[in-house]
Amino acid sequence: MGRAPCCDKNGLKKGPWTPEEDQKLIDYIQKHGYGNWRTLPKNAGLQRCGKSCRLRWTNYLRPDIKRGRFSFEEEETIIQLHSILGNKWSSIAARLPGRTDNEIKNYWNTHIRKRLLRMGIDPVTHSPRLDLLDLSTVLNSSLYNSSQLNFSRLLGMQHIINPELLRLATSILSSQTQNQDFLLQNNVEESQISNAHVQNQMPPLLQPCQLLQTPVQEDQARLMMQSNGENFTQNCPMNEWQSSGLMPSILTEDYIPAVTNYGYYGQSNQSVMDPPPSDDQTSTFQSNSSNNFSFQSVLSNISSPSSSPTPLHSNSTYINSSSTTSHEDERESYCSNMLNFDIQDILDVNEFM
DNA sequence: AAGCACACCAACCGCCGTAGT
DNA sequence: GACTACGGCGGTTGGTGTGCT
Repeated sequence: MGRAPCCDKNGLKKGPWTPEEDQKLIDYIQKHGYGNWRTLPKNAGLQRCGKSCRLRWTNYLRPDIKRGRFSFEEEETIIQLHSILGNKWSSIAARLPGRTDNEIKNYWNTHIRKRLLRMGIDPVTHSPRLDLLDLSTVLNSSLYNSSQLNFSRLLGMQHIINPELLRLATSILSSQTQNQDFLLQNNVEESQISNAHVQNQMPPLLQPCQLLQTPVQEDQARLMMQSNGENFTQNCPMNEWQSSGLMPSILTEDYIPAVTNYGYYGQSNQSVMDPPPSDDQTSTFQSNSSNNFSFQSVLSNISSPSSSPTPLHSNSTYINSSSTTSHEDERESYCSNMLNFDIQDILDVNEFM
């Protein structure tokens, strides 16, 4: 049974806030703090409902809000967290200091989601969109509709499916299941994460890539690298990367699999729920040179090189127009180039079949 | 210059969970 | 247990800005 909207009564004001209203709200909260949103507007002399006041404060007026465009690192964090948490915007926001759930939600819907779609990645599952393949009809039942792996079914199809494609499919299947397993675990332990976040500022977060770093995943990545090396180098703007100093480590000759690993995600050799290191590594970006590799990690390296420059925004100004566009294009360029070899390979294999 | 389409984002809406009675 | 009040969350909307034709 729903309740009547709180703004319906007494002709309370709706719509955009005026600077005067903002000031009233700020002044009141600075003096009395925020607590009872129901009575706050009346006490503050505002013709608004408490809900509207709370929203205005939490999404706009709060002093610790970081405004401006999202950095590479923030975007990467959002994508990785979304792959784990789904549309739990408040949970994601809790791990991005200074960002509100509303802001992240908007950014996801207007930027990231569209880009993932353009790249052929399902923004919900974070997997390559297998619906682009004929194979999808085979996989869908086990990928999305079954709680249990159906490897045998796949293996039974070896005679009709290209073995490499089959390998790729089972790899994705494997990572899907592991993500599901994690989600179950995460539901149980979500509150622990939140508590830790409150206590430690930086939460003992999980490394989503870690979840995918199975031998199968390594095989998958290696498979892609091997079978697409030629195509890959053709599609990638090597010169751009080299000249800009942003060339991902995977493209270097002496490639050592490296995962961009935010300190607060935890170390690769930790269990997923291990507490963060006690030193300040928890708040610094760092590379992990351990022998981990995953598809998402590759994307991470591409879209957000660990040596990426300082975010282009300041705290209080919003830089758009040309700078925004070039920044955006830059990101997409790296991502889509990386995806070129991947998706194209799938399509090529499919065509071959 | 005008009209249109699209992008962006602040704000709203409706539902849910929880605490209090 | 039923009901209510409240805070919070996620989805959606509508106003504004921007770019293109």
